[in-house]
Amino acid sequence: METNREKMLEEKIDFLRTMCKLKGMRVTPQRIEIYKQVANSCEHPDAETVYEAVKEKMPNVSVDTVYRTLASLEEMDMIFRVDNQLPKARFDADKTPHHHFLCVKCNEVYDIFLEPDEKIDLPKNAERFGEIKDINVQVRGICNKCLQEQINKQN
Amino acid sequence: METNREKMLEEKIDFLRTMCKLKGMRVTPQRIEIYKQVANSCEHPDAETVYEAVKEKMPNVSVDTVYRTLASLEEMDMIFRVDNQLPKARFDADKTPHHHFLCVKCNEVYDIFLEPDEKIDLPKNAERFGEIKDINVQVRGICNKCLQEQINKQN
DNA sequence: TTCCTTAATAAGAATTATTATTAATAAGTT
DNA sequence: AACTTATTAATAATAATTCTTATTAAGGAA
Repeated sequence: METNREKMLEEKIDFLRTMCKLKGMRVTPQRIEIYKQVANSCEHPDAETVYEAVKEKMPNVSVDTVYRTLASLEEMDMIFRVDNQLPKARFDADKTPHHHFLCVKCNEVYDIFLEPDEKIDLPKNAERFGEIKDINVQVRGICNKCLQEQINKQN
Repeated sequence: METNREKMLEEKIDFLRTMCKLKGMRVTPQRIEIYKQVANSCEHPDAETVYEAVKEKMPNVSVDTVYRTLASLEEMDMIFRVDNQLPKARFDADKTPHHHFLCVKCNEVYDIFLEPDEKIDLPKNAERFGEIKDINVQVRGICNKCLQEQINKQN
């Protein structure tokens, strides 16, 4: 079981290898492992979370390597940062277009995928400001989990 | 001249006074000055910028006061943080609904105001995740200023 | 007005998140 | 197998923010 997911992950890593070669970057086990952690998580992990996870497999990986590698993966468009209002950067390897629900209570980030027919249109004035790379809708609110906790507290 | 803008600022500060009283918070000169700086700027200043500006008028204001006050102003919905991908929080006092163009080169934040008739609709699935407070469209790209600089460099 | 309570402040230390420095290591090429 | 140099680990440094504590001053009560 989970073979499908594992296969997809392997494909992604193959793509990373290709991209690295293309850009003259070396394929190091650290780079692969760090990418794996982001690609295999749905939780938009921050650098420290990635570091802790990688350390399980590579006990003497350094924090710096994680930060540096996350930055290089971002530069090669393999991962990107999720906009948020916190001091911690959070990363996402899912390149399929989607948006985010940010919980203002627990800071959890949820993926919002669009329906097949759906399309969010740009603000008309957006183009005035320069060359657009991408558009991201951030929906902020209180997530169901936190709403439930609020209710529980009241009793 | 500028009387109109000054008048509007005074109105905003009156509203701040009212809100403070309502919430049992004291109206201190620091709080007013810090709010003034954010409310009177179009540049989505970060905490340090606010600190430097306030220091002009109140030379021994502390950094901590600025951070603490910005947080309390945010909590009372007088200002809010602009989502971004940088370690620095940036603040905005403009409560009229608008979106942001973030330059990936210079990190400048531009306001995108909607046309009178325009309306950005929520992703259909957004409501599944919880109670929505607000929606913000982040358009990322390279701003005109940076595009121009790129062109200049090529010559 | 003066006194009193306590929220808010200044100063500076402490934390947290991230980045830089440097010597050693190891990809990938020759 | 040797070589070049990007990448790494270790650790120091920096940047952004938050905490601690003693002091001050808002705003209500006397």
